[in-house]
Amino acid sequence: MRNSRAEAAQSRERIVIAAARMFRADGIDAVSVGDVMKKAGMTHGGFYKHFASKEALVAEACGFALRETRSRLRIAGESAEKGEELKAIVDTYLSERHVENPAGGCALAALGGELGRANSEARKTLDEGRAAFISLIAQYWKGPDADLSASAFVSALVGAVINARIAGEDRRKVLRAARHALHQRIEESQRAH
Amino acid sequence: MRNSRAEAAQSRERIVIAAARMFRADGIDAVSVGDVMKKAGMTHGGFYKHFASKEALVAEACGFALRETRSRLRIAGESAEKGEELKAIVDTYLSERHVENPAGGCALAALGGELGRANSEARKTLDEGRAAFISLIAQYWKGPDADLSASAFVSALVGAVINARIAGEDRRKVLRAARHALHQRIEESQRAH
Amino acid sequence: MRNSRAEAAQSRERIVIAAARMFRADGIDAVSVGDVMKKAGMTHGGFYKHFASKEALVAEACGFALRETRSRLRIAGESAEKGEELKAIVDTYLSERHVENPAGGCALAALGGELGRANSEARKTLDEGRAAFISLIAQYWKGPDADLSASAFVSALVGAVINARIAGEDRRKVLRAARHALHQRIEESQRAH
Amino acid sequence: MRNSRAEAAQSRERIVIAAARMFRADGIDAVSVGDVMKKAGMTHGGFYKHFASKEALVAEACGFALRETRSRLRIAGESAEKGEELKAIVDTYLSERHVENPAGGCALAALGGELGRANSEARKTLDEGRAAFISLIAQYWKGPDADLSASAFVSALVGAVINARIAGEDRRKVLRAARHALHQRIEESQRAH
DNA sequence: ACTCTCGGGACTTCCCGTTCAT
DNA sequence: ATGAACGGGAAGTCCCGAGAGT
Repeated sequence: MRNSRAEAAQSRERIVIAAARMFRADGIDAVSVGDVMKKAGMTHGGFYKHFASKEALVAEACGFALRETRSRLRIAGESAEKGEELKAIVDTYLSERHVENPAGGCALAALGGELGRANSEARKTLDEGRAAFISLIAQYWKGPDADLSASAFVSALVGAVINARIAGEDRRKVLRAARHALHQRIEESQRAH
Repeated sequence: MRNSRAEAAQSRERIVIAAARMFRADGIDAVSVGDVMKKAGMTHGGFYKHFASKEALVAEACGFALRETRSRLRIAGESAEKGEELKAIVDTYLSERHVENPAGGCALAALGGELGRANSEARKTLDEGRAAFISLIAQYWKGPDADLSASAFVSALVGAVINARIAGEDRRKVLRAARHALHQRIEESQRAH
Repeated sequence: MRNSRAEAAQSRERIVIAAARMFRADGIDAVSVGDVMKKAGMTHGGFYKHFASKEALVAEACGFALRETRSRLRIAGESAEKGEELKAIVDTYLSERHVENPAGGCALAALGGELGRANSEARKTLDEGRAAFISLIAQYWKGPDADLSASAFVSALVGAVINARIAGEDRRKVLRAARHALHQRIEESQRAH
Repeated sequence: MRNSRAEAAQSRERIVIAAARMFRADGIDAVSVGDVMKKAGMTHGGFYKHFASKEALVAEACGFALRETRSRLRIAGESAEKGEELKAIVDTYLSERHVENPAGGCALAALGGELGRANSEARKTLDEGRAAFISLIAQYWKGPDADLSASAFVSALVGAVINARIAGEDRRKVLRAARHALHQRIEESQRAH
């Protein structure tokens, strides 16, 4: 029943992982501390030994989710052929798989709406993730104002996934449109330099 | 009798208006039926004479909010000088005012995240609003594939507002970047035709 | 989900009945408010609309249990042949069935130990039940000092059931011994008058 | 080394003594391992060096308590004048002192209710105490079926103390009634032989 | 032997959606 | 239309048994 220090650390990690998935899938308010703990294989009584509050967990889960997504996108970029990195990132982000599996997807798209409202710790975490996302894009961008362009790029990516999720059956059309527009922009910028 | 019916209709409208503002400002879960009714100048007991459930109100409030926003954007387009219509719409949508006042802003940006999850009536309403938003843009678009381009355009708009709200202090940078990118796209398309 | 006043009263009664059974079966500390509510077909959230605290429920459940048992014993007495009433009551109380089914049995035997400690409302309720139990016996008792004799009688009954439950396999012997002794006492008192 | 082992044994004994008093006074569930250890002059960390579990302590504490009570009753019997032994035991057991001081009293009366429910080690210990109690009585009993009579006798004793504790203010009446009845039984049995 | 930690679970408070009763 | 009621469910606090770590 009781655990050594190492096992407790594992418990904590299981909680964060479960939370990161569940919050993205169902929203923060719809997921209770008890739900998360159950998925992590515990009861909700011990939660407050690991986190000061639900809010603290939200922040940490967001951080985890953002790192996860960033790492996936970075790999997509690095695995692509030279000159195709950005397109690979776009295609990964704007995939049906991403739209249909928010649990493993980008926290900006899944939780940006609700976290943009309050000035919580989680909002700051999300904002850091956003900045890092922009950096990731900017490093592949040709031309001046890479950061500005990358910022607009990220906005377009996030907005497309959100709109695709709203679109229901038409989600493929939304994704295709966004992919097309972003590919064009990439090509133009590459042509220009 | 006729009077009371008219009054009831007015009550109903007040409820919808209050709900539309509050949901966009604080999110659906954070706003209770009682909160809405209080803001509408009633007590929460009578709510269910007007609506079958909170969900029904959510759907209706979304519809109202979307019509409101669309109308504002349409006016922005119509008031602009010839050839500047799209830019006017973009500048209206991507204004600080919009970002800082979700209560009167676009429901796609405010509620798209949470409503994209469940397949509710409200999600369908939001989707219709999205389609109408695209039409509004497409009607000003030059060139083929107006719908496709407009869809990507809307994604970029919505994503920028959401990201700006996440960004906190940096929201102006986010808006500027998006505005810049979209203006460029508009000009290119106009140049091409 | 919501209920009319009559249904709420039924809910309340279901709670009391479930509690009366569970407390007697497993003890007060071993049964949580949530357990009771689950057995009553509800969740534990609504409990405090019906009772001020768990303690209040304990008192009420005891009262219910005692009335139930008293009524059963009264019927046993009334159904017996003339002059056999007390023996019938004894045999009902000191049956294997009673020992093996504390959930439907006498609250004095099941909860007397733990409730005798604190001066709770439930203890007072139990005490009233004890007094009523004595009256029930006394009304059949021949001779002077009926109340005194009945009090000793009740002590012997309660003690026998408790001891039988402790005895495990030997419970039949304990019951037989107590039955024998009490039958003798009844006969002596009848002979004497 | 030898010293420390002796000290450990003393610690263990202090724990058992404290536990035996506290469990009888407040019930098993209401007394935590920490409470017991504090009363024994230690912190609760070392508990599990002495006992495998709280349950094991309960069993041992019951054994201790029962031996203690038995010894007291045996002395009461042995100190009495010839022919008065049983009455002396009865009067000792059915004293106000006993009723008001469960901490030093009979474990059957104090814990019989809660331990009669589960089939724990402690229940078996209690059962052995019960058998020994019966033997103690039987050895003074005149006439055939001494064991049977003694069993009923013990039931009456235990039941009277439990009822007296329930009775609150009326505890004296309960005790007097039981004493009276048992004295009569003793006299009858003595007259008969 | 002591201190600290972990996980379990209970109680209570609060609030929400929904409906009843007026 | 009001206000109270009912049932659901969450957050948080507290404490317990058990064990780890020093």
